[in-house]
Amino acid sequence: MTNTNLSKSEENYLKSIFNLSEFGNKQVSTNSISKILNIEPASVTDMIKKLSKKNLIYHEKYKGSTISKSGIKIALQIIRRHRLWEVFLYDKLNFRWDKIHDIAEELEHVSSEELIDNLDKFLKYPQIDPHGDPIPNKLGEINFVDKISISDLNVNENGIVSRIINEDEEFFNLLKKLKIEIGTEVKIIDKIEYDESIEILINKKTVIISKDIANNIKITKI
Amino acid sequence: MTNTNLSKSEENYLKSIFNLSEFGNKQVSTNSISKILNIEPASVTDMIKKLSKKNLIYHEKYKGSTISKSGIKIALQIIRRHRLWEVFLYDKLNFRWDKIHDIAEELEHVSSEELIDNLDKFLKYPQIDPHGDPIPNKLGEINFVDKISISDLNVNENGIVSRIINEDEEFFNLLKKLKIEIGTEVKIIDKIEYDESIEILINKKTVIISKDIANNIKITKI
DNA sequence: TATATAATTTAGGCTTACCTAAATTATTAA
DNA sequence: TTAATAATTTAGGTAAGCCTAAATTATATA
Repeated sequence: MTNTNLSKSEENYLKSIFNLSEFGNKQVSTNSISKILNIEPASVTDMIKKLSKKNLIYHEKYKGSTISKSGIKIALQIIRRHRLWEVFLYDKLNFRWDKIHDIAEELEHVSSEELIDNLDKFLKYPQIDPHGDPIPNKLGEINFVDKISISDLNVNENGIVSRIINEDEEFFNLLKKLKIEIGTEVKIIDKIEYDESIEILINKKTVIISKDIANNIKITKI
Repeated sequence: MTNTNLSKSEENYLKSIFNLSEFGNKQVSTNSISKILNIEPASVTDMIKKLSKKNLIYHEKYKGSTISKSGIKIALQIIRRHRLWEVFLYDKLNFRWDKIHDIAEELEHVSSEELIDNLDKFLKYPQIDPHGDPIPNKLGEINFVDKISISDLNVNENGIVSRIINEDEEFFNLLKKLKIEIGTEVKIIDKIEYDESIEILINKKTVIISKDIANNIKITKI
């Protein structure tokens, strides 16, 4: 049974557990859930029991939790809702890239399958959200994306910006200044050994970005 | 203080009290709220105390509740959200007229002023929702509409359908069959004394509708 | 390997928003 | 005007989802 009648809380836990599990492959610690959701570990344990009883996760006492098949299915639907709303907010309502997450966080819990399917159609079945993250389809199928950071490229190699991890306003402003967005082509000019910062070519201009910045920009190698 | 940080429940109570109050002019009984929200009177009393403490309503023990100025202000914002979402669902997502209410009921509680303002702009500042109900603007200003039913017209008078009260699927199907929608012109041909049903002319065709049907169709006299 | 520390769970409490049953007040009808 | 009835409130209870403090288990370090 893939019963979707979950509370907002249950949905948020499930989504976090899924995200922490690396597509269901890793056991997730109680503490990591606690940190992500900003909820005390003791409360997390309560919810873990609840989700276990519903067979959405499996729990081994004092060890950790694994998300189940049906848990993954539901998590992917919640992620689908979230990302479709993000596309709507960005493309149609002209929200700034760094503003859409929080609102989508609310909208994703409005659980009408028809609503999401119609929204999907209205948006012309987008494949990625404004951050470059892939959107699961109605069946939960999702295009996996490369997890290569700019820093994984070697000197003289090229890539296209495909995903931006950090969603903060400051990072948004930085990227704007650097004229980096999804689809931008970058070339590695030099890797600076001293602090692992990287010199890259964007739009015919050369800039040096820190290791941290580079790690927040995922690319597709070309 | 017009503090909008209300829970979903508080918002629903406030909206219902406002709707029952006839724009803040009437005292609202605990029982009527109970019936509209399908919540036991004792629970309604609890919430009345809560909303009173927040000065959103005034309550006289055993007498009833009156909505305050700030209560009205918030209620109008909730109604604004609801009706804008209805326009979106109907115009953009192609939902049927009788399907939009329940979904908008959920969406209306996503409380981001920026979201609603951007949605308003995206929809080109609509004045009415798909049922013909007026949409309050950002300031809570609202175009009052005539409360004239078809049955209030006299024989040979004309009107334009401006609002449809009943939102049920059956009523939707009936109107579709009769080819009545917002904007349709109607003329009263005859009023049948026996059961107060009414003979009307729509699109050059004559039909007889019951008193109940007539009361669910509001019109603007022309 | 033993012990200190970190992670996790248990126990007991709180608030919100509901409930039922009983008590109180208002209204209606005789 | 009073008694019956209806409306409302009070009292006490519940589940969800959180909390803190204390207990338990796992892990890391000496």
